[in-house]
Amino acid sequence: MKKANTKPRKLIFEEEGLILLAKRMKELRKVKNISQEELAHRAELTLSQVARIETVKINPTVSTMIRIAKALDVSLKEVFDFEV
Amino acid sequence: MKKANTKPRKLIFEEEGLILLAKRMKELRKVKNISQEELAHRAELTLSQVARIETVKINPTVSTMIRIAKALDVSLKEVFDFEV
DNA sequence: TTTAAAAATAGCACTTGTGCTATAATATTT
DNA sequence: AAATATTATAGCACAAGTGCTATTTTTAAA
Repeated sequence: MKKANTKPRKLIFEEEGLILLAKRMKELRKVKNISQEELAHRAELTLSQVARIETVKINPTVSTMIRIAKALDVSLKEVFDFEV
Repeated sequence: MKKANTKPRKLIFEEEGLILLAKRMKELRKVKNISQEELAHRAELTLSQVARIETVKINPTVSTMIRIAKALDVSLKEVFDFEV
């Protein structure tokens, strides 16, 4: 089916940084070839949370990103390796 | 005066990462030689917020850290340059 | 195309991050 | 030591992150 109506859902702040973070995360996840579900499981987060971060619906906490970095088996530096 | 009673204030999760982040932040701030107040002003955050992060009372959001990185004039990578 | 897997949304409850304002404690300077 | 600057706490209101559960939409596979 097609999208009934575009859900407005406001963007978080003006932060382009969160958009870049989402891209970086998807990128790393692809490289490691693991699904959002798998990542969520490894990071002990929920699937919705992972999806919300990758779709820039929320502004995640540092703890959450630390868990994700560990789950992706990369350093925090690598996760935040993008220019804002 | 001395400290009347030690306020219990629970630590955020188990995250050693937040402790390291606080250290890193203090470190960078010292190098740049700016006070918490100055940093708060530059990052458009409150002084209490900066203090709470450096004393590991809270688990900051990514947006907040992006603002701090910009205010410190360093890359996000540099802010998160520590091993968890 | 049909089926199955993966990703994106949604709503609710609850916790917690943040701003604001004020005060206390500590460190630095004179 | 006294004065000043810096850092650490506190409490309240409000916004927002997270878990949970379920559904819809999109993508990949057969």
